[in-house]
Amino acid sequence: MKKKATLADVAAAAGVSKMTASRALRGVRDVSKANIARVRQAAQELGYVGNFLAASLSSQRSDLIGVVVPNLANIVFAQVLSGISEGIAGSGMQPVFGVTDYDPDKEYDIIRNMLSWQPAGLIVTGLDLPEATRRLLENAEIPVVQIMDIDGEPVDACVGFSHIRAGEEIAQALIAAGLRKFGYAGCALTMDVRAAKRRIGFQRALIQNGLDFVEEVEAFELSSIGAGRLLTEQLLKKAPDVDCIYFSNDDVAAGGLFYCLEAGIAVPGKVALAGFNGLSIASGFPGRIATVRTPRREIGRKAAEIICSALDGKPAGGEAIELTPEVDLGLIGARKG
Amino acid sequence: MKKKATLADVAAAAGVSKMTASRALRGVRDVSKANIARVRQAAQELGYVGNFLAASLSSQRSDLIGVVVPNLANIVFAQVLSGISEGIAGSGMQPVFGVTDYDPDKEYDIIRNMLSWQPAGLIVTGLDLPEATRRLLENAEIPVVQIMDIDGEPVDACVGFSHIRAGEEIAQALIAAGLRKFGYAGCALTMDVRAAKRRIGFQRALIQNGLDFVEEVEAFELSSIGAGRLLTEQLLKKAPDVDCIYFSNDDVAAGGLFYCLEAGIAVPGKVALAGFNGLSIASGFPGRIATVRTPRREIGRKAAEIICSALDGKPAGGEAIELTPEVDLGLIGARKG
DNA sequence: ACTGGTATCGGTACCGGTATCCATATCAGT
DNA sequence: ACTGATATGGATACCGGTACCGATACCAGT
Repeated sequence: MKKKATLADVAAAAGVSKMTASRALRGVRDVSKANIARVRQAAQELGYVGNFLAASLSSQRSDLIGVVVPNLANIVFAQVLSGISEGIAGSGMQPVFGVTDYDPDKEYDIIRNMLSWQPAGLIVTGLDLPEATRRLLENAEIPVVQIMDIDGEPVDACVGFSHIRAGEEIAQALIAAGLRKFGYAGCALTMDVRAAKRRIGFQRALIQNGLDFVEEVEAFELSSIGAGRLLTEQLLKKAPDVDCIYFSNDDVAAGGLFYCLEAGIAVPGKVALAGFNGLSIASGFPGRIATVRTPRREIGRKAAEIICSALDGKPAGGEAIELTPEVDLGLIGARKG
Repeated sequence: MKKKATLADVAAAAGVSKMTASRALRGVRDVSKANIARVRQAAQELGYVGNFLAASLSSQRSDLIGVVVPNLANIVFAQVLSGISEGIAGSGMQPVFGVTDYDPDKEYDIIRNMLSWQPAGLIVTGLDLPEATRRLLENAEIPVVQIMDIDGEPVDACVGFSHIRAGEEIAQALIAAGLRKFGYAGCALTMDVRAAKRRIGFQRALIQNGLDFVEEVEAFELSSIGAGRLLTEQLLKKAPDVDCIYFSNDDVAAGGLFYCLEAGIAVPGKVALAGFNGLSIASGFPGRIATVRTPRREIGRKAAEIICSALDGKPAGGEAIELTPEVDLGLIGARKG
């Protein structure tokens, strides 16, 4: 029955004006101790909750930070989110998440939707946005940070690393370790632009060394352990003599490892596996999978910090922050040695 | 410079009143084709985005559904979220996520925060809420669905399954398969109430059969593969003769499996492993881990549907929907014969 | 007693939309 | 030509807060 209590109700109950009640609850200057206590108490008794909508509409600002990621099934993004939480801790900001499922249309809708909440800033995954989406962000007039990638032109600021270079570097390392016959197994490369960039970098390094992929297999579903198993089986059937398989990420690589373990194929003795991301699943068999460890939490934190500092007047102005991932060959180093 | 276009700007540009513009953009009755086109065009040209805050404040309703989960690192909740997305598809609702990290205080804050957005409904993980949090939900006067669990008293409606019974059932099945010497390995049981409930159910079934855990080990960190490895090593050191280990979930169990594989312990030949959730990581080695497959996506979908239908006038009124998880013994059935 | 300063409060005008109700135009039917 | 129904547009009053500025009270200093 009692429809939700409003600030006016609280004020009335405390015997003060709306304004005083508002100030008391927000802890803003110029309210006597006595009134603060009275208002607090009244709010408590009425179960007053406040109305974010009215507050931000009126004050023309909000403490929301919109975060757009492609996918939550991949733990990588969960970790980015956790980094973001860290980065905004204490700033009073509140993150709001949106998931695009790698669908550009959905991405456009979600970003538009988020903008309609008048967020203070936006964190968006990826640099390669459709034109319309890009315009949306450009017109938003709020700080925008694009994360995970730096191979491209950000709308505003960006934090991430070069996937092309990451692919190149692990390829160089694997070649230096003596591997020569490379296969590739990837999932959903048309959707996952960044995985595609890594593949390109990897292949570029191969070619510079007079090599190339001996064989490639691809699945169109999203990456998963199961897909990794199947792809690996396919690849080894087509090209049994590869001595290294590069996977689009660690999930797929883990599937490959599991397949090899059950099939009795020594890893990395007979065939070396390389993935991407340094996921904990790969740590289930320490060192078996070569990987590139990426600073995900760091990226989230940095992105959040950029937004927060941009809000403190400092105009971000197209910062591009490059973090460096770290190649980890695991047991491969010891393979031939 | 041009500060963001408002509806008034669009209306002016289209040569109509604010109301007509509002109606045209929302596709509500009684606007001529000609004006709809004019308004649409004007909105397009001005890059008008709309203001969710003002709209919901004015109309006294919102299309937000708040979703509170404890953790995103555990894929289970990502899948619940994806089920929720399915469930609200086409209803025009929009989910907003909050993560509590299993912290009751944070949970309270997040729920309070969400309520201040005047959401149309709330989906909250778990039945066991602190008193203050519970009151918050009771006073909210919006549909609330608690998910994942049904062992307890919901504030409003709930969708899930009985963790106690899930524990009992897999225990019964394992006993029936001939296992007798059980060990337990779990993570963060004080935080993860539902894992604790499963343990209780499991133990209850053991006792009913004149058995009990031979040995238990626990870690206080959140569940992970790494923790599973260590716990398993510890447990097998303390009690080398267990023939079955029950883990708090599949992540931990997978760690156990990996440990055994590397230590050359046959699974499930020498020791059987049982977890919970039917996670894809366990499917990396099909059948090796006994598990209870839970309908996570289903839970999310159902919860979303309850909220949506509650909003269509149908007062939900304390529905408690029990879904049944499914015991999967994997290779254990074949173990002894 | 008068002035000026400080600490507290309240009144009013919004923020950007939407609900509601009223006004006007158009047209068929008699 | 007049009536009433139907279709369409606009005016006004909010929704629940906050910014801004002015009002009041009280006290010290001269």
